[in-house]
Amino acid sequence: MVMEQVKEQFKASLASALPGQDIALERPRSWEHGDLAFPCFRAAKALGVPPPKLAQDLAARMTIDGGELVAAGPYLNLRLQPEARARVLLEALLGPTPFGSAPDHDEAVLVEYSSPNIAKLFTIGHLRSTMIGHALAQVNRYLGCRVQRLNHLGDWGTQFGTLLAAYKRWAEAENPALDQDFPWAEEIPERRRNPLFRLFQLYVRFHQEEEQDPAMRDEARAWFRRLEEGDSEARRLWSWFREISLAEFHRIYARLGVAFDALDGEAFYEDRLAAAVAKLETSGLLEEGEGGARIVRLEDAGIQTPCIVLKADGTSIYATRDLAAALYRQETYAFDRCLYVVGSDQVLHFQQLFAVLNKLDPWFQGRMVHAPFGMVKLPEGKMSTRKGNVVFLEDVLDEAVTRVRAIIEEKNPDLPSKERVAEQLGLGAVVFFDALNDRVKPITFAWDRVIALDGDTGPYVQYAHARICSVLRKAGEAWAQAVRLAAPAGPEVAALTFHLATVPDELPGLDEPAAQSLLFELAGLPDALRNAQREHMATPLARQLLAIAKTFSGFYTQCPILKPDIEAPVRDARLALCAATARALRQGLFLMGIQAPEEM
RNA sequence: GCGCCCGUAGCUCAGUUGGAUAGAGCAUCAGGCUUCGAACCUGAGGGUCGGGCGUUCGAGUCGCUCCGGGCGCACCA
Repeated sequence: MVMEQVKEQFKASLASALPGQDIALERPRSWEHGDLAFPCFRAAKALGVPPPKLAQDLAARMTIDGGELVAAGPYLNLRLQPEARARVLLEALLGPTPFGSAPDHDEAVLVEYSSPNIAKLFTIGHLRSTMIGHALAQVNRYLGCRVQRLNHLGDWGTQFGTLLAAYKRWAEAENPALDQDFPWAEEIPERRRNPLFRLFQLYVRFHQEEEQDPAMRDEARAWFRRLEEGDSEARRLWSWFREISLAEFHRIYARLGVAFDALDGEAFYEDRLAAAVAKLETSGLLEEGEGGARIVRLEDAGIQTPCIVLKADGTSIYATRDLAAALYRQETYAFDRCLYVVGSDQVLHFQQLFAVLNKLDPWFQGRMVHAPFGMVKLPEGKMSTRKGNVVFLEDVLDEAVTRVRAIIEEKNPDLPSKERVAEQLGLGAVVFFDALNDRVKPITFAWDRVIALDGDTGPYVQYAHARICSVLRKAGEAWAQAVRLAAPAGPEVAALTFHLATVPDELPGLDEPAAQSLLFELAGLPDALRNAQREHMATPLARQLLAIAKTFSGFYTQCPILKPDIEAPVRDARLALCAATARALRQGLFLMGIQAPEEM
């Protein structure tokens, strides 16, 4: 990438001017300072001169092709000439190599995300793991990693005891096929009248009644035990409940454009549990805990609560399955990094899990990463599937789409394929909102914020993209083609393939501050991608896309492109900048799992 | 009680390995479409970055401490 070459040249030049000094460059806050900055504080201190003096000396002594070096107080800024800056960036953005991507470097990354529990409906909370994980998988791929997307389905565990017990109690006699509403069903919307919702109702009812009758808990436990011991009736029902759930999950994943390379849920590891436990036993890590459970003590790792590997009744627990899964993945994928995109309420669990693995095999040290995210709360308090006070994901998506539909009718009633665009914008709003803020911060759900359509939102970025497409269409087929895809895109690819576009030989008309600041924001995209990878969240990417879209809007209002008095070379240079911006926005949104329509 | 996370404008939040005058959006107020899409743009007001001490040439960012909030703390996931 050409911008990298400029950076390397600057770095090398500084290194020879300041032998032995650590050369750390940074990206200035504002484009007016320049493209790259060298803060002189540290080197100046080492050399015993005031930082501003050093900056001036360096500015006088060094030269960089196509740019000037300016001392601004304690900073030495590299500022490219406006035309050189435009050329460097436009060639990188319109060239064949995806902008800001990295060549394959053979690093194997596993991302475990979404991982819904069978027999539960997707709530707004599930969107977090699903879309953060999707974006992480996409960004890591874009940056050259070999990524495996893992969905650790919650298809095993005591909850199945609950489900089996509830089914036997209330459904088997009255509604064995779960094909009609239960007598106790309240008025529910048509599209929720499916078997999965009825399973969900059974689950909720069991937990409600269990509070009055604690003996029911033993009933559920007994059923899980039967399941784990291979009881044929328990197995048959389990498998059926799982199918019902998966059918619904796949429908939602298709809507969100999310896919996985493996759906090995907890049940998949069932026949590996014994081996995992045996391995712990041989390593001498297992001890007898209070009440007869088999545990691993972790005080020496700074964790006071031991990890329970087998419950007192001998059955497995989620830690057992996570241990078996980690060992399986070690063998199967030989990964460099394994990211768990799981809620922050499980930090202790992952600390324990990683600590046990490190004791078992130092190979795991540093490879296991929990990327926790803040839980979604309601204004009234915590969401609880068991208690039934939840916001369902599809209700949010549908409401967002409905709101978009109304705005389309108001502002652009002649738009072709309205329904498809409404879907893309509605989902864009919800998904972008989720990525906008720091992963670890809890979110208090508020309709107005989640499905907002103006301000710092997905549709704002999508609008900038659509406006550019509109200009390019008017500029002619060749330009319109420059932002269209030459190959189909889907959840299986990370880098979009655009039709060929060429940068004009001359680039006048990009000297205005509005154009230069847009170029500067575009130049920030590679850093944003690397930050997203390093911090395991899409937030830096979302923020940078917003900055690009915002700066583009300024450019658009201040720099006419197709007006009659605009000369051809100026027009073409500006069109090239438009095309470059549209590509950056479309690619960036795509990595986040958001589509960018050409019209809206 | 112990552990982890968080505290930045009225509200919701950004703030890159510690670096230039702490930035957005919403809300409020004042402007801008016979001209490339106004789902937009320009401007204004609004801050002792929870309090204090410390490390540093330099702290919203690192350390200690206090206050306030969230989550977790042995057989749920």
